[in-house]
Amino acid sequence: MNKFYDIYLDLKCKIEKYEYTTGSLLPSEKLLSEKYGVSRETTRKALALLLENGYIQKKQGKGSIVLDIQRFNFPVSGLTSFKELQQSQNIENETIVLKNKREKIPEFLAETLNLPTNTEAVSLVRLRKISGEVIIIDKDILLANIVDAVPSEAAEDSLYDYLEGTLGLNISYAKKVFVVESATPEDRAMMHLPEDSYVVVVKSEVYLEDTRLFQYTESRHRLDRFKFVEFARRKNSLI
Amino acid sequence: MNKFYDIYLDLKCKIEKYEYTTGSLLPSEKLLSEKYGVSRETTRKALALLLENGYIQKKQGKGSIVLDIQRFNFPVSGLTSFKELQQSQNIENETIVLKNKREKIPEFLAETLNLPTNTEAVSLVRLRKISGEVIIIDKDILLANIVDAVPSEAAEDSLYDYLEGTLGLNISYAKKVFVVESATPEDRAMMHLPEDSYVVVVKSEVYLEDTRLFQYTESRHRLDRFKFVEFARRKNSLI
DNA sequence: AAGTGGTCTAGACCACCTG
DNA sequence: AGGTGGTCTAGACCACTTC
Repeated sequence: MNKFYDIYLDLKCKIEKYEYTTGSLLPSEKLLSEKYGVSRETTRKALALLLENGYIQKKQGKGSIVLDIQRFNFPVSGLTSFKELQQSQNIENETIVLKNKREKIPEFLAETLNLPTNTEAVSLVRLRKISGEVIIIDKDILLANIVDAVPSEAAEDSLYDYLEGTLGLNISYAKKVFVVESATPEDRAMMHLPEDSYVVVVKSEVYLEDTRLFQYTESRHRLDRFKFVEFARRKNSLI
Repeated sequence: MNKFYDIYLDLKCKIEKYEYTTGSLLPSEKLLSEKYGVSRETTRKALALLLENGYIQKKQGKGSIVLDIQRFNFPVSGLTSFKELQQSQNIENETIVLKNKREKIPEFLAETLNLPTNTEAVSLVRLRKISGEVIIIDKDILLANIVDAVPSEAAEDSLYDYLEGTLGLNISYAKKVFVVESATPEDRAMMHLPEDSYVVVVKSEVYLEDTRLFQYTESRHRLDRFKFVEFARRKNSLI
């Protein structure tokens, strides 16, 4: 659809296939523009995407250096779902839906998100298994004014495919907080944890394109299986 | 220096001061361009920064919606240092340098980073105190071919100020991995942890603008004081 | 239909790096 | 000096939203 995006995909693909070798320079912006038959600004938009996603490093006066993909190949950043995450790693996994019902939002949520206490929502609890073991408990609360109900197949398969594909929601951004908390009796039972154990909890508030909050999620992870990888660029300290 | 950056700062400032109220629309790109006396593309670069940092949400055909800053005010993402982090939160803190000496890099590092086993580096160990309690142990390994030595004042104050300011290094990007590990005897002693306890470990490989690896860091955090906040945008699923 | 943001262009000038 | 990326422009056309 977009020229710059197609160029991005083409270059990304070639870098992944090592057609452009690690440490070498991409062709100059001028050359790329001629090759793809676009203006330089369009080429630059494609390069900006490569930069942002850790494929290249640009240097003024020199060029665009190709980075080692191996080293940054699984950024779990962004708003990646469990489904996408597992697919990208080819691991056998299973989801068990423990709860899927409509009810009022819990009080702590009404407070932290400044919502009326009688707000209705779809409340989901799902166990995430990898190789037969429960590693994550996902607790989702989807505001009912946006999501009326979730078919159980969607909850088992991919919630986001349903929300974005079937319902046509434009999920746009989120605030995530990572903390470590004491395991609840439920955590201990479901993940077979001993007394006095802890879980990593990733709490997310998820917003739509029109800035409406529509989902609150707690992803409760077994400590020993938790891993979060991020590619980060140094922000200008003035920002 | 850059027009688009100045415009970004101006708009950011006004949003933070609620001169543009939450939920309202910014002036159109056309209007902003006229107001600042720049082309529309320049205005759009400023807006792209606001978007990326969670200040606005754009909608085609509609405009740029101002988001609630309160809700996203402390993104600890990017490559933020302990110093910057504490300053931004006005917390009394102290750094104790336990070790600052030149030596060969440890073997596990030589393996994972594919470096010769006799690579020389400056090895730092620092305790980070907040309100008198040790909350973080920072272990830094700075490759000696880039950083010859670190003055102890720099280690106590801000390592990054020294590296970027005094040495003029251009720190550019990093790969970070968050995991939870069993506390070592050293962790337990320094942070007064019981037997069988855990710490959150943030492992970073930090690279310069010319793509040279120059630093490996392990930031070992007390579980109960660890918190990581992130503003994340949904990546196009095609990426 | 009018206004908004999204994409793209062709060209300009500047800052930086390398011979 | 010549090539590279960084910034900026003035204008064009398109897609989407709202009236």
